[in-house]
Amino acid sequence: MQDIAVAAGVSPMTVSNCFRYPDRVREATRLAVMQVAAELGYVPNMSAGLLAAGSSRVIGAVLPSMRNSSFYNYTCGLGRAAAAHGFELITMIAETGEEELSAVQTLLGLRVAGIALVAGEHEPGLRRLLDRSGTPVVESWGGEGAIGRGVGYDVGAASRALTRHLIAQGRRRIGFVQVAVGGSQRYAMRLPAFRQEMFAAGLPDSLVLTVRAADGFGSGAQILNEFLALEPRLDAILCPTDIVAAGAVFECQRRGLSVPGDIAVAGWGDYDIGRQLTPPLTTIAPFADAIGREAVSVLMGGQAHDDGPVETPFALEIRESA
Amino acid sequence: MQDIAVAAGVSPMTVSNCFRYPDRVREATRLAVMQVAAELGYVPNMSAGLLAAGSSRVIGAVLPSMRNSSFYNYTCGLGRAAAAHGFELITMIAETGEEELSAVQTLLGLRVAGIALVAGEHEPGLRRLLDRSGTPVVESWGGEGAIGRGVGYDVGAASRALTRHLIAQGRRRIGFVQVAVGGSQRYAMRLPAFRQEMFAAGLPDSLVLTVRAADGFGSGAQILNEFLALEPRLDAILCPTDIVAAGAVFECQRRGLSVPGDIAVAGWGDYDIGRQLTPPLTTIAPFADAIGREAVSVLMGGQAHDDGPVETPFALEIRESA
DNA sequence: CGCCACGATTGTAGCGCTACAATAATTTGT
DNA sequence: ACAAATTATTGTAGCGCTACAATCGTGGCG
Repeated sequence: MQDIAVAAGVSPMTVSNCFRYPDRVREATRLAVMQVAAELGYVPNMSAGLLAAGSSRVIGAVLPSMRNSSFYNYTCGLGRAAAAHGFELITMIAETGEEELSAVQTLLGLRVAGIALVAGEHEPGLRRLLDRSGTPVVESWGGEGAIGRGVGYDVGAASRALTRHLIAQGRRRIGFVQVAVGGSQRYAMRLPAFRQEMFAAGLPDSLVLTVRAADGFGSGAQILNEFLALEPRLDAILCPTDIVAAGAVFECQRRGLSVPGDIAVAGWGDYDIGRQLTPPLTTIAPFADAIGREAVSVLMGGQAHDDGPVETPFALEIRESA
Repeated sequence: MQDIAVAAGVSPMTVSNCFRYPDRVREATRLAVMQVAAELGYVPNMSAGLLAAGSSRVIGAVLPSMRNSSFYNYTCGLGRAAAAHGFELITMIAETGEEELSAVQTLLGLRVAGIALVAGEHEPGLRRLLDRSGTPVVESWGGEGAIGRGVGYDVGAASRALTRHLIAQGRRRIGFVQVAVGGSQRYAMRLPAFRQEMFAAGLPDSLVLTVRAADGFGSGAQILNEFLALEPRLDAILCPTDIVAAGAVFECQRRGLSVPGDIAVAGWGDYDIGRQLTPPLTTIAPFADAIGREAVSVLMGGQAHDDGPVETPFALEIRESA
């Protein structure tokens, strides 16, 4: 910075101001400084700046996986909203609770301005670490009891809407697929909501199977076969993700079963593949970009977690498969 | 840090050593310090550390997209290799050249120990910025003329192998799909390699179409229809990604065309969907995790870019579709 | 023409940590 | 048991930048 100051004939402080508070510097001076900086390939040392100022303009997001595209829209929402506030977004991939803890430690070490977590099974100690740090935190897809503030849509309502839709289509023997591990506490609401609607319609609500992984088409094939063994007259299944649903559709095709003729297949999450499949998947569209946007707005607002989770919208996307 | 030092009854320097060079501190002392640090929820301020030490233990990766899973293995390879060296990986998503430049600036501002780029169309000035900074850089999927050091597999050889395979299967009218924008300079080698093999076999090499996007199934459907209009006797197509290939397969099914009976469809990239499709896709498996690993090793090694790009292996994955 | 108000610019004093050399505490060898 | 060798620990002096208050310039107005 010193070099730039000398080369531009101003004080180091003016150079600093040019980068941090362009408004405080006269147009001509600023242009001259920026010109010199560009020529010398100068990039301000954020660490030093942060150390001096005590706050950075970076927010960090920890993502559980890149295995599928479900976090694409979320990340875009985060990124765009951050940019709108003049912040940069850095992301870290953490597939296990341990990795997540370590990622959060790195982010905390970087003294980012805020951290966006995704709901799931967190390491014990993560909450305390974050609370102690005083860094603003949101938990996307999180509900009550989220670390920091929760932001997400009403999974129970979505599950009810989807179940009601299947029932309205005349489906009677509906299989429900659960995911065994990970995922938000909030997703636990899917099953009770399903049961509630089935019960209300006087239908059997015990066709429930649990799948290990929600990504990878294999689960869908496996689940379909298990269901059919359990209840040959099965006429609909409700999958935890579009990926699993797609796997189930493929397996139906392999077995010569028509979708939705013989079996209705509903997905969850509005993945790209669900749109492109034949038939296109009926699914729940979570508007993940809205979650990202809201998450940033919570982080910026520095609101305490007093008002409960922020609700974002969702949509029941009715297509051909169910 | 001061607080920890006082609470643990040692000097601040010992606390620092506990975190940076655990070996330099006696086991008992270290444990005591860590205990106190954990209780107080202390996380070292990386910025300050970096400022003082001049080097961080974080490497940054800029990814062009999360739209599909093609960078999942790459990121895993990067992450694991970084962890093996005691480094953390942070990633930034940049979908345009501008965003990439800005991401690199942030990373440079963070003074990361190394930057991993993905080959593609870079903003002018990016190279100069990185050269000036002195930060180690690799360009994954990059070849000759990469920014920093290139790491990737031999795309030309892969294209030749795939083309030869199709020819050996008795295919004669093979359509080749190019991607219009983005992508590595290196991918430009796919077409000449295809032409070379077709020419050598005395086959027509002019069935070439260009597609705008390599992600999204829509492209595949569109391309298939265009090819069929151009050459009704088409018996094979060579797609730029498994996604496009999957789209083409779906379109074949819609049209009642058998794959591979009527038309062989080859993908590229060994995506999850290619494995799960009926029929499974013949494709090029790039071992992206190896690219990630090599990238980190180049970054750590601090090798100059004198020896040309680092070659990683690839495999011709022969499955049912072609 | 002098004085004031206001915006632009500039010193000063750290931010929290680590490299390095110096010092203290141990262990080892005889 | 004592010197020598080894290992543990500790001051000192910044790293590059920014908050803040103090200064400097410049035009407006009486």
